[in-house]
Amino acid sequence: MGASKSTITIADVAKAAGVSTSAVSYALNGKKGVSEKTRAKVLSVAESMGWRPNSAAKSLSDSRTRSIGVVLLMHDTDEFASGNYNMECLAGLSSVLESVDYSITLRMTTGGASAACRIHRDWIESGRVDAHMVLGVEFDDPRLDLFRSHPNVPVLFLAQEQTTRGLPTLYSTDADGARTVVRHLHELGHTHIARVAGPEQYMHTLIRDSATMDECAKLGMRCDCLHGEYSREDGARLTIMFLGFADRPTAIVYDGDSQALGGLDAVQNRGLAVPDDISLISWDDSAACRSSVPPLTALHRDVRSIGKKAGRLLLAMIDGETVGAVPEDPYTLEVRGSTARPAGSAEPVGSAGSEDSAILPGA
Amino acid sequence: MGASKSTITIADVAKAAGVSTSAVSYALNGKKGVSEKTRAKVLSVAESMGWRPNSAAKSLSDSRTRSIGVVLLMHDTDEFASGNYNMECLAGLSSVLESVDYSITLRMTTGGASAACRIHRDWIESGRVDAHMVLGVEFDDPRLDLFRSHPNVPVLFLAQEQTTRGLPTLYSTDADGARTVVRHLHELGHTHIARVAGPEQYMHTLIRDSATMDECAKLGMRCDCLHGEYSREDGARLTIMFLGFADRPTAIVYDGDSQALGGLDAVQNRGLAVPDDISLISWDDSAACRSSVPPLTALHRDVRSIGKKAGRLLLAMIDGETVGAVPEDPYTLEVRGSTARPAGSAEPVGSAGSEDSAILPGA
DNA sequence: CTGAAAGCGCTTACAG
DNA sequence: CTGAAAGCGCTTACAG
Repeated sequence: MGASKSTITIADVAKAAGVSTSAVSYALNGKKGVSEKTRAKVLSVAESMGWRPNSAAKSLSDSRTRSIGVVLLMHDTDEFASGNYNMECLAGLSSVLESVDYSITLRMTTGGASAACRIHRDWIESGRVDAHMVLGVEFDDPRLDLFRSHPNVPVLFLAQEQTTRGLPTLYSTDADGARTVVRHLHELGHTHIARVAGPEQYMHTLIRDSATMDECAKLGMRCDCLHGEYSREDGARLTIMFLGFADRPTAIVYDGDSQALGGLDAVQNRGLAVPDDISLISWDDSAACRSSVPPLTALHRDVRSIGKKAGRLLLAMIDGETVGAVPEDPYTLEVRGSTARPAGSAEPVGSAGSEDSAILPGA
Repeated sequence: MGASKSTITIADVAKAAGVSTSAVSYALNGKKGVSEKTRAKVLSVAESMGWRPNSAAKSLSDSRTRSIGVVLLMHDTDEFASGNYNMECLAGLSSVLESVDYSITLRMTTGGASAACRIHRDWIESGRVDAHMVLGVEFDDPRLDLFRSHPNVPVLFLAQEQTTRGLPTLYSTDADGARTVVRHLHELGHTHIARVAGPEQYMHTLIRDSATMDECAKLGMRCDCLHGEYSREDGARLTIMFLGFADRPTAIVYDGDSQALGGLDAVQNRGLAVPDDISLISWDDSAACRSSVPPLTALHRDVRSIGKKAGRLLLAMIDGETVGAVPEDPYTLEVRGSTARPAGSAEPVGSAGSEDSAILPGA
């Protein structure tokens, strides 16, 4: 027979153990105030009765829900791009929360930032969660104002620090990533590269744009840049435009793996060889980048570990610590078979070769 | 100045409105027991004070957490396959819960079914959630026993009914799907087909296997079957084996889109044309199936709507209704450019052509 | 229709 | 060290 009768409370345990409920509470929570003998007695009785703390009661009395709230924005367009990112990020977060018995309170919406904002506001006002994590921040996002006006509510943004100024933020090091890519191509001897960028409505697109331009300028390189959606189609389309230039770039950098895969197809369908005729690099790494022919050199970041870091920061904030702007772990460049010296070039400038799959630290 | 001072309670509202807390409670919850005048007064006062119900207190007193628990199994192998499925499913679930102010309590684990089982048990014992949703059930899954021994706990399995016998289950109609595929090929005139199946450790693989065999037998068709992982590599590898057969099948059905894409590559790399030399069908539809050349005929199901249906069933169970085994919406066959009459065959048997992208109801 | 009161299950000062 | 008691914020019989 199981313990499925009715819920057993601390009072039941107290009665069975012949002590007061406060003694039971102290014993169960490992607090001082009970003798070791009593504590042992209580623990064994509670154990044998199958007692388990009622989460609602606990939340009410210590005003901790043991959950952190996250609302995901669903764009019905992208089938995996952000889906995978969110999934991995949640997995990392969950793994950290697990150890302290916290859960994720999840909500998904197709209503964009304003719908998400409404949910967060609701959670704040009802004390539904102990902390909030917000992703997918947009320009003029109402969630920024919401949390600015509730400075005591623990929240962590996963966004560019430029957009969340002043709010606790775990930011990606996109500028450093862009420079890493440019330097890699520079060391291989490229002097004219192109960038197939993501939509201009994202802050990170702008940041990558300007860091790329800046680094190229420093190194005396030319860089052309076109923007498009994160799709194979746009990757191919923009690649074809670049290939049509009278003065053709010798390397193309893509902001997303779908774009890069589309670009690879386009290049090869035109009878050009990668990396002999042209080098390709993908921002965002994925299994598809690894299994393409040739495998794509890609800027890689461990999204799950980002989720973990976010979890640690959130727990710290719940414990009263103050968090400012914290950088994610740097990107790493996974050098694979899609980058090489430009055709007809002299020896590479630096010492980096493209023979082996090596890992360069970002930044 | 906001309402961020200290939390305002029902007692504050009662005092401000000059009534008792019970009157406030009745008024706020739309229950009878207060005059319309009092109700209006209370509502406006509560509104102006910015009162919001405290979720923990509410949970404690009516023993409803307003959340349903789901724990996701993370296999660090598959990057998107199940990731997308889970994401879409959660999105559907979330959209249904939203309207009744329920949230998802989420946990992710890499510890497999047993780790998931521990979490569910914990939730049951602590009253952490009002209902449970379980996915990714395995053979001899401990979660089956857990919920069998807690018949009063609302739970819904998303699994094959064969494995959850007796437990509330939303099951996929894989057998019907398999038959739909076979009939489509039969109508086109195929008499010898092959099946690149998923791993034999999944119940749905076995179900698809046997339904395929059965339907083929009925229609006098021959079917060869090989099993492999859900990967492009295995899709290509098994396809090549089939192509090497002295008596080559004229159509191949893949259990997953990755396999199908890998198979498509393999076929084309060998100089064969799809669908002229061989027809290909993918179980599981995706953007990649739509953008391949030619686009793949695929068995499609709307995962988000599955999530919605699951949500509705779960809410019904929370309200005391009994749920048994319920079928998902049937698969639909999206006929695209990868299926056609076998080379050198006469007119198709049935009336189905492969010219246009039509939708056939599954089953 | 309305108010006073007990209860949900746990925590935490406060006196012995 | 230990017990009796109040409190967390809300709901719901129970008497007026």
